[in-house]
Amino acid sequence: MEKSTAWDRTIRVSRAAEVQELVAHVPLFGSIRPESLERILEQTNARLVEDASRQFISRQGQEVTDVSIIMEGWVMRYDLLADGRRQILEFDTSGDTVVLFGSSATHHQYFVQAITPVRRWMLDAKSFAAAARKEPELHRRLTLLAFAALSEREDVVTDLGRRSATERIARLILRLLARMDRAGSSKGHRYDFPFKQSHIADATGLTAVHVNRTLMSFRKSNAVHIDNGVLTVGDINVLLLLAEMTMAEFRALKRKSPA
Amino acid sequence: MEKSTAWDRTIRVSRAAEVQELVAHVPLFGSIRPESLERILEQTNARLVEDASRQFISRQGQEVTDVSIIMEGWVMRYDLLADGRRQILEFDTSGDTVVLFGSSATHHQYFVQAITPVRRWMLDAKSFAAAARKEPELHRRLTLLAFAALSEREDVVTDLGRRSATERIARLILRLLARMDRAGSSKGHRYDFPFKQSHIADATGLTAVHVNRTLMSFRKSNAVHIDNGVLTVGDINVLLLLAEMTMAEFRALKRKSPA
DNA sequence: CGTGCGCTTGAGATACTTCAATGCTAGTGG
DNA sequence: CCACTAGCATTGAAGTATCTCAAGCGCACG
Repeated sequence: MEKSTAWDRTIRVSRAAEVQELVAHVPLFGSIRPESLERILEQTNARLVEDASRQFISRQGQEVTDVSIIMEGWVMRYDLLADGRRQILEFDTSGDTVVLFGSSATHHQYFVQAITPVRRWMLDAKSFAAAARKEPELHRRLTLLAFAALSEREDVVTDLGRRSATERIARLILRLLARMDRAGSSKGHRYDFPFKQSHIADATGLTAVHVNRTLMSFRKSNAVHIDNGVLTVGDINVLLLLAEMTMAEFRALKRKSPA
Repeated sequence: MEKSTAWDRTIRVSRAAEVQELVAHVPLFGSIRPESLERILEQTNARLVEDASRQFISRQGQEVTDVSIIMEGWVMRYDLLADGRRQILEFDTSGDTVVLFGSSATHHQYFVQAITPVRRWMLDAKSFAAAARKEPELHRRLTLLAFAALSEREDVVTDLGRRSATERIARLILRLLARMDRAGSSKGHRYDFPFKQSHIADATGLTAVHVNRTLMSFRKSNAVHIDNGVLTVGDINVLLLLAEMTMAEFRALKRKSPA
């Protein structure tokens, strides 16, 4: 990892390589010609930044000044109520575009905070919006991403509205597994899992205590084991059963990317 | 209301008036030049249809063949689980575009069903997508709509994940009130409310019985009265209190349209 | 060598559900 | 025009999934 003093030089030297990485791993840029992307990065004053774990990337009420594209690490976006109740709306990692820009909102409605150390691109929001207006392919991608996010969020609405704690947690784990499989970040049925039980609780609308009990039962039934920040699916069929999900639905989940 | 045999003539005769109505009341078309809209209606083989109450507009698993724009009446979109649990994802009415097209999905993932008799435009999905690709202004509108829907759906996630039954129901009522105010369909704090308690239950993730008890308490505290398909807000401040919402937030809700 | 954070477990509380019965109203068939 | 039915709102009583409070434990970190 470069020191921040070295960034300027780094960016100039290896921009071609970085553009390639962006095209390959970032759905938002997946079908854009490298030349166009390079121009977009210029225009939006794109810069690589790093955040420590727990660092805030944006806060509720702040003005929207930039768009972030995660290259490494995990981030969460959440809503915080006056009395401290917290609802995590999504977890994002490599390739994901946070603070999905495009709504007419000029101010952040949610908190975005690093869960692990994070490396990300920051693009200027205003010029990004302008670029999306000029570049149809980018605009098309943005729309696709918005619809994909909408679809995933509706799945979550059903989970929280109509499913039991066991189903909710099992489905969250399977959604993340599908996400990691898709990105090639899982080995077998094992993937990095930097989340605390309180994260799972706040994403599923449960209590950390209840998440703990549920996870203990998952362990006993050999569905899922979480140790040392690594999640291992013991028996996927058991997990699918707990989630009330068929194998076909799980496979559809994997395909359901903004690809 | 015309008989179906008379439609063809009607459409040809009064297309100009209809285009004007669409531009005025449908956010999706709000900033499109009338000529363009007329062309889009031609290309997508736009036709006005009516559905009786309870009629299905689309079913889970069916192929997506068209896009609907509601002109009158109410529609609900919902997810139905294998064991009969139902989660209503949204209610739509005049001006709303259902089956928000644009995702890559070729098949419906949800049920859409009329709650009241409905009058709507049906546009061919494939040619609509093509039109959106050619017409930047339409595309831009579609994106805006997607982000607005995403934002509303995230509000619901927080409601279902972290709020009590009282708050959930109060907030649903306030969201609908804001929606009606925005469209000018409410007189004072009174609006048409064609929903059964079971609809509220399935939208808020509760039981019809519990919705009933909560609504009875709303009535006793003079927050809300529902009679004969009409909802009246008795004291909006009480309702806001029950919803844990400030007046400022409520006003923001009204502005939060894809305008 | 404390101190704090996260995990685990127990015991009791509660918000919401489930089951069940009653009444009201509108529609339907005779 | 009346009896019959079906859907919806309402209410009571009992059950339960999940929460709250509380305590102990292990590990990482300063």
